[in-house]
Amino acid sequence: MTNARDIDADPPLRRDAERNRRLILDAAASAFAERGLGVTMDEIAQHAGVGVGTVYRRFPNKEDLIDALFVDRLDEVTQAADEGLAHEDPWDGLVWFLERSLQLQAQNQGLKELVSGTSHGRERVTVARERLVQKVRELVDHARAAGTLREDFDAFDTPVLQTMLGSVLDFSHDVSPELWRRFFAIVLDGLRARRDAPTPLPAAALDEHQLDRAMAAWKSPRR
Amino acid sequence: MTNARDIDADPPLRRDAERNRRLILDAAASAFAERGLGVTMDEIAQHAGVGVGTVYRRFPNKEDLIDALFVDRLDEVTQAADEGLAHEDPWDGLVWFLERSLQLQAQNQGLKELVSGTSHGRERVTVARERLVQKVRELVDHARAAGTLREDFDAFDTPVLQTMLGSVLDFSHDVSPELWRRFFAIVLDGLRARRDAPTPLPAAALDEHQLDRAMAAWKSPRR
DNA sequence: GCGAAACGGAGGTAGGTACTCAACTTCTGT
DNA sequence: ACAGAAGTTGAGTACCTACCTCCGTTTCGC
Repeated sequence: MTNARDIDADPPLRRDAERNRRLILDAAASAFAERGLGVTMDEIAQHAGVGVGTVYRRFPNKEDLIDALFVDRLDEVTQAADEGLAHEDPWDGLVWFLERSLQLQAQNQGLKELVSGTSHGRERVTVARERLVQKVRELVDHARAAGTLREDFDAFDTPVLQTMLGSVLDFSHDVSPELWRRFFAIVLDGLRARRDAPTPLPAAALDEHQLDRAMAAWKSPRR
Repeated sequence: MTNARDIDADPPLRRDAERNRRLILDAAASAFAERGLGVTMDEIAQHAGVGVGTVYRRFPNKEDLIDALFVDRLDEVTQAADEGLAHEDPWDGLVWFLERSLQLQAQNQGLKELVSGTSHGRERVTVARERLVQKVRELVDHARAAGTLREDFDAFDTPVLQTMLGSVLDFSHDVSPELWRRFFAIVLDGLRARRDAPTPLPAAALDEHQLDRAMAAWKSPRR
């Protein structure tokens, strides 16, 4: 007799199909990471070395593919929040989280787009995002209660902060991938309740050539 | 005898044409200001109450229209830099400029897109932008030399700073148009060489509802 | 009242992308 | 060995968006 689980479970994939599924997942992961959620399904198929039709056989649409790929990535960010929450000093915990989160987003353009509100992704991604937001609020509230974070900073300011630093990621990614650390350090100095002298900046400023390149590549959003 | 100027000068427009030219300029100015350079020529024509053909009769293409409209706006920003340069205290001058520049960009979405590097606009706009960049460098160098601006801040960091704060403008414009002032204040605290306690934040944080709306509307750039 | 200038706006053109489908290929259990 | 189910393919479809053109019609100025 077959039980409920056997009925629900899809039959195993044929060997070639399983291999292609992996190729697609790998290609999609690296394409989304490098160039964001805007990559076309055709590009993903080409990278995977299969036809577009094959991609659509496995993943009915693009959102489903994103969903399958990014739940784990978002969980990594949530885990960073948990690690931050576990720190003894709440300020250190907040900084730990912000830095790790930004670093993950710097490594993964698609994750960045997902974290900062773009409506991409399906239910599982949305749920993961909400869990994250909750934890980040705790993190901020603790740091403020401890008195290291300036008092007038609000938990609802954090997504704006992330968007703001995320734009530095976009701006300079191709030209100086670590530049965000400079501005993160500046912002942190601005977030501390008290401070005597600035914390040294961790990355080099852009030079003229890099700046030109970044500005030329920068496209503003909106409709 | 007709001199060189008469030969170069276009014959005056017919009365109706002149009237429409103004209608188009006005409609384009407010559309670009409110919704950015992405507005379509058809929208502009409709706002002006004329046909698209009429717009194209006066302005051969969209770039020319942008050019005609934005040279003056960019000069306003440059003027703010000059005013900043005229301040007695170089730090106050820098803050004056940044605040005024951001404020102008907050009022004019199109200006914001033009200032932060998008390749829109033709030669006259490009020239105006370069003049501006030069002045901003002076401003930064003075403030650093005076010792109020942190030493490790570089003149080439300024466009990144503007992009960063510009993203706050994009993020919250529809929901809380003054929010940028909060983050501007935070960043300024991070830019000061020394400081005891945080400067009070000038705008309210977003509430949950506003944040949801902003996140939903936020689209990331890239291809 | 005539000719030149200006107008309007439907449609041409170009570019881009998610997704489909019918003909073909590969796998697997017997 | 082979049947037929499962899988593959990629040109094609459907759809969108936005700049710009064209030409029949209207308005202006002399």
